[in-house]
Amino acid sequence: MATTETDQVDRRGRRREAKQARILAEAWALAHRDGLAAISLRDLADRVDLRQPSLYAYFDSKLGLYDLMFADGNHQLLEWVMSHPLSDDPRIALVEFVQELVRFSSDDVVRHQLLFQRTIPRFEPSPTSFALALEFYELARQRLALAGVSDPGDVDVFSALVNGLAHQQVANDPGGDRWVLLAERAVDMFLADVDRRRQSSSQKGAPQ
Amino acid sequence: MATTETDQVDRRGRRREAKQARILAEAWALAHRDGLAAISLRDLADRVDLRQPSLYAYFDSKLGLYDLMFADGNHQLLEWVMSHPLSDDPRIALVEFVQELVRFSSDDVVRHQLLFQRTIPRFEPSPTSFALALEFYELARQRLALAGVSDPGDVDVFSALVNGLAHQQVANDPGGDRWVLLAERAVDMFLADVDRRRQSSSQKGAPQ
DNA sequence: GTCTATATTCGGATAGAC
DNA sequence: GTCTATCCGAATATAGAC
Repeated sequence: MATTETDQVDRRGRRREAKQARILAEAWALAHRDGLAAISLRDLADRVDLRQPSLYAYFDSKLGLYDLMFADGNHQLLEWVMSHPLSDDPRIALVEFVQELVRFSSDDVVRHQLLFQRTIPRFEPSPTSFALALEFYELARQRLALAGVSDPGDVDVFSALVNGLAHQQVANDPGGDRWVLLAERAVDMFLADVDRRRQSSSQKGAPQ
Repeated sequence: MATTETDQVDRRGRRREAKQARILAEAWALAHRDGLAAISLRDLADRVDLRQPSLYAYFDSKLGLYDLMFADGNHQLLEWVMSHPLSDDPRIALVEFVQELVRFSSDDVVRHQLLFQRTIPRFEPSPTSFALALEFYELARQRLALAGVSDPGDVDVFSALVNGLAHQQVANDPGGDRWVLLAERAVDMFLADVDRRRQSSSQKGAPQ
């Protein structure tokens, strides 16, 4: 069978993708070692067996590298959440969702930093990368809806709660589970409050 | 009256302190403009009418500058909290405390970043500076105790909640008050949960 | 404490050949 | 896409005079 033109394209595309994956992996490794802001393109090139200028075939600038990492981190997040089974019990499902998120953050501090904290001076995700972040927010919205939560104020409180747990876990007990273990309690606290507010508001404005 | 030696020392000490205060103020201004990690000692020297090497009379290294800023930020935090009246009603006092903290963070994103997020690669506060941070945590502990909260787990949940509100405020509505307005609701949610847990645990283990 | 002068290193980015 | 060669700018930090 003769080699067609599309075969060629596929093969080259694969090689390129593989190289890009390697670049990303080593970029994360460097970020762990030196800090996210201190990644050097020279070090990165060394680790992937390229000369430093050759990296520019994969991104336009250093901020472009951060954009690739941002997209990669969001892919990891989506995959992480979707790789876990979804319990039938809405309460348990929400508890496990929160636990997954806190673990995800504590598993990789710099990834948490890039995805959820704005710490790199002039970096803003490109529309394509940001779409992945939105995809996650939509997924989270659906998970909350399954537990009967859809009020915007409720969603804001929930997001603060999860973010706070993740942040405390990352900042004060990196690699541990001190705040992971509080996830169930936090969710119960939250759901009880949602119920409580629903009841008191239905008392006031029920007949209408 | 003759000029004594201690007068001289005081005067020089004051001049030095004034200069240091100016350096700090301009360092914050630069952090706002360029990002915390991107402060340049050249720019800083320009702004305080010094040559760049002269800054080394005030700190040993760039990390030393961050340490000064860290201490300064914690001073601001303590002063901010203590400048507000403390309500007699423990619930209201706690609500206002949380509002103050969220406002403090949203008032200055980079200060929040330096104080509560570990974002500068090799920076760790010196013992002296860190003591100020501990002073704040002790103050927060006392405020919680006034509301009847002292269980370590409760404190952990509370810290996550406040940190989460502050972070969401800073990240998603900088300068606004979307999450500040949720402080009261969050505190009520939290206190209700503390009560609820206290009751259920006193049922189980009351006689002893 | 502040200066001038300078060392030194390192960074990202470009030009142009292959 | 990858290379060599190089540019240029920026950074922190030090030496030594005043």
